[in-house]
Amino acid sequence: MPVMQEKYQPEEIELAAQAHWKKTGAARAIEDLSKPKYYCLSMFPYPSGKLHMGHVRNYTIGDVLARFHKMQGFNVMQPMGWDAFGMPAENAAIQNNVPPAQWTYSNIEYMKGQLNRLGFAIDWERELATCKPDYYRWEQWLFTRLYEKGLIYKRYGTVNWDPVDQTVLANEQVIDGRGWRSGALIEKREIPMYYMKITAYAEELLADLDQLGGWPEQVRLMQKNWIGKSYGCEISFPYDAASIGAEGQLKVFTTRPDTLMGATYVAVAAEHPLATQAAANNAALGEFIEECKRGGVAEADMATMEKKGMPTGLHVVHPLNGEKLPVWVANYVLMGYGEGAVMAVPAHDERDFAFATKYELPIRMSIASKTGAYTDVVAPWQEAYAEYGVCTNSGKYDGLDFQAAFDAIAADLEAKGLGAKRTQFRLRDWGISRQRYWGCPIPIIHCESCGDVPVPDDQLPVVLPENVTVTGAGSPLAKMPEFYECSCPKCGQPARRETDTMDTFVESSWYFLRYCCPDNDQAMVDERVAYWCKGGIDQYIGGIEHAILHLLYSRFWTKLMRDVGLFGDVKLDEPFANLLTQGMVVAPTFYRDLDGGKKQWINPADVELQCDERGRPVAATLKSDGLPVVIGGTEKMSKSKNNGVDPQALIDQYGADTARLFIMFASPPDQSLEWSDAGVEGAYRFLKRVWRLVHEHVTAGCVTAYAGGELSAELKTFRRQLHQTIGKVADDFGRRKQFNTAIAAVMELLNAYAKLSETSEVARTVRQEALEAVVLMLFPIVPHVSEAAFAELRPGQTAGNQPFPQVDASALVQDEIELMLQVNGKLRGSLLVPASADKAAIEAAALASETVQKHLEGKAPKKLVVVPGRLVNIVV
RNA sequence: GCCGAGGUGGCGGAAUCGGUAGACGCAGCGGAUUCAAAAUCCGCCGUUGAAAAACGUGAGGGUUCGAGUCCCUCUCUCGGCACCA
Repeated sequence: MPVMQEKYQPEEIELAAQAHWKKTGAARAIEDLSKPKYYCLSMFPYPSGKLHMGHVRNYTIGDVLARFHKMQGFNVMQPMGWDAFGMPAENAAIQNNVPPAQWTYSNIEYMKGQLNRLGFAIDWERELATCKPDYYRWEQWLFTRLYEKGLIYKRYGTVNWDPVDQTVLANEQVIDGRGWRSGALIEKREIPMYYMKITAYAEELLADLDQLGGWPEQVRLMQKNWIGKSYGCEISFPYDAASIGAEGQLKVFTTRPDTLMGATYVAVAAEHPLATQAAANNAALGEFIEECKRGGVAEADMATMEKKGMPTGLHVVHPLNGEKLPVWVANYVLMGYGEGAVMAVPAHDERDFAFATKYELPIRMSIASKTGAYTDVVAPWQEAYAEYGVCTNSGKYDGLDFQAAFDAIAADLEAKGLGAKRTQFRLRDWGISRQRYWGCPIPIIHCESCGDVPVPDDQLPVVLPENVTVTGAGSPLAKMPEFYECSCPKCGQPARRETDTMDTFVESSWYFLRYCCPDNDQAMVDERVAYWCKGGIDQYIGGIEHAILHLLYSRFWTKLMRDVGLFGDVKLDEPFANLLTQGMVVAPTFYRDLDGGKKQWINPADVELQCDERGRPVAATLKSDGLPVVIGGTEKMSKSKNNGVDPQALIDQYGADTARLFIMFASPPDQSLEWSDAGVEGAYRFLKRVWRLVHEHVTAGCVTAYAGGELSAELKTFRRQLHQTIGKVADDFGRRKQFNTAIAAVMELLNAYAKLSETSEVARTVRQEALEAVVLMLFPIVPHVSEAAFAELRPGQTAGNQPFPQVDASALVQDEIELMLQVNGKLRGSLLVPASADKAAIEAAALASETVQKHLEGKAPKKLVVVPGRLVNIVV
């Protein structure tokens, strides 16, 4: 047997361990009904080029949980793949003239190498890339099924249009209302798009949140608010024939029908038919409508922009009191939301109040405060105005509270055929059409006589051509006759293939199911899903930024696949049983302003910071030219802001184990983490210390771990700490999923180990027991060094195949415990009592203690609080 | 603007159910070892104070024998807002 290396040499032992795992297929997952399964899923990466620290954090958490559960006897699957379609590939193509496919595949190859260098126990036989036809063909296949079921439909939707590049832009590509490449002012444009009817599942998506007990409460809450179920009324305002010149009704939805008698105007979106009609002979209004159509479509911009409006000169009739109400066009009313029109009650809605004040529209109080918070509605706005109260100035409804008024008004509206109660969702249908090249083609053929025809199964997949030139202007597929020219599957006449591709969220909505059976070329999923996904995927790990969209879409797709019958008899309503939302790894951003409002983002690694005396950055310069750069915000690491930190330098210098240990030790996983490599040395030092202590121990000769027998007080205390630590680490890994504290506990244990003075034979067996436990407890986090160290402690055995250390309950027994002594809640000392002492005995001992006597100053205590095992508080 | 989360020493963080605030680590300081250095080991390390003690968990208020933890108001930072992924 070769002698253990004295020096810790990470690269050598890591490459050896990785080669060994590869040879033995240690990470391969095979369906095995004899063991409980543990499907450990991390969000797959977009292959942007290199890993960044956010990836290292995400995948290390996954690997720790996967390896820990394997040691706990589970049959573990940890797959990995590539979210390979998306915009950055097109941007790279424009910049560097590389086809998106080639760029993507070479990124995948490089990043896969990085993942392997980090030693993750990934079953690569299940690897998938969403840009490959054998993956996306099934997405197309399901699309055609959903289309036939009416769950996908076509309608107009609003997009950001760049009039110079003649292309649709993502919200991210619109900066201050201008296109990021052209600098042109962006306009809203209505184009036909395919939508998935997620609203048809709103009720179930909301209700099933209750069964997601393994999800963070904050994520469930965000999803609940996003779905946004509200109860209200739809109300129709009949057209005033005199001003509009036609019969008709303007429909609105409101959650506050009780305030209806306070409505003083209605507002419609710029795209609303009434607005269009009024603008026909009103140039100023037409101009205003054009102004409303400028700018992007992002909700955040809509919500923060200045609220503007203009009267149309048209009127509608109040459905209950018959008053004529003016119709205004307002930039804050969106055509895509609800009815594209709202009723305005300035007295009891903050936004309407501001608008009415600005344009001197009447404000009519129709709700009286229940608490007397106000008696009249006057400027400035008070929050109490919007509270539920009692109807006033509302004729027959006066005196009714919210619910009574709601019911009465709804009943009256219904009797007149001008309204009804309705449940409304904030959730909107999911627009999945993208006018982009690098995505999954939408499997539809447009035929002049047959209309939109889904591509038949035997013609799937519709393969995306990979050799294209991307220019950034227009959609490349729409310029490729060899792609779009085809014949109608129904009538055989010449037809045109759809050239839009799907939103990349579609691919990421079901990849976790395909991991179970990536090799099946006959079906989207098969019975292996039943094995791995039974009861849900056991652990999903990914960034908190996906709390709403990705996680909601994935839940939705799982339900769609279920309802298409893809799971057979297996009940799978929710894909993810347990969710760990990782906090963002954030880093400062730096940029320089370029012409046309564009920004050049500079990587933090290329920047030199100047700090003030308190260490706060005040200025920054580019290392290469020494000239200043602007300090931006601290944001999540991303390709677009160029603030990602490549872990490669860290791995090269210290090895994978140090990188893994450091990022796990830096903070708890759900907390956001501002990146800094200060402290990496400490992680490295700790691993060297582990190595050295094992080396010292094994060079003195092998022994078997302690199995019983009399121990000195020192060893007894140490063993108690050892087994307390085992309990804590198992709890941290299994229940708490907090790794920094587990590492800290092992560090403390090792500090205690180093202080042990005894050298007897029994002391050596306790040391053996402790080192074995330390190495196995660390194994999930730093598998390479643990593997190597364990092979020295127990020659011929593999750490990865060991069970996790077990707590010896007898080692935890304690004769005496220390209680804190408080007087009036202030810590004054401590008290040693027998572990068996009852409350009365503790009280007596506390009162008798010198410290307490001193603070009592002869007075009798008013109250005694005894918290067993913790403290005694004496109130004087 | 709306929804969600967070703010604790010079820094990352700990305190798991309302019960010793600052575990563990980084940085710093002092010492041992060394011809010297690196590496390693030992000790100190919230603020004020000579000490006793007082103060101290973003700010202000409240509940409690006791609050970093619960409640209210404010403030700053981060994530999301439907075409970044």
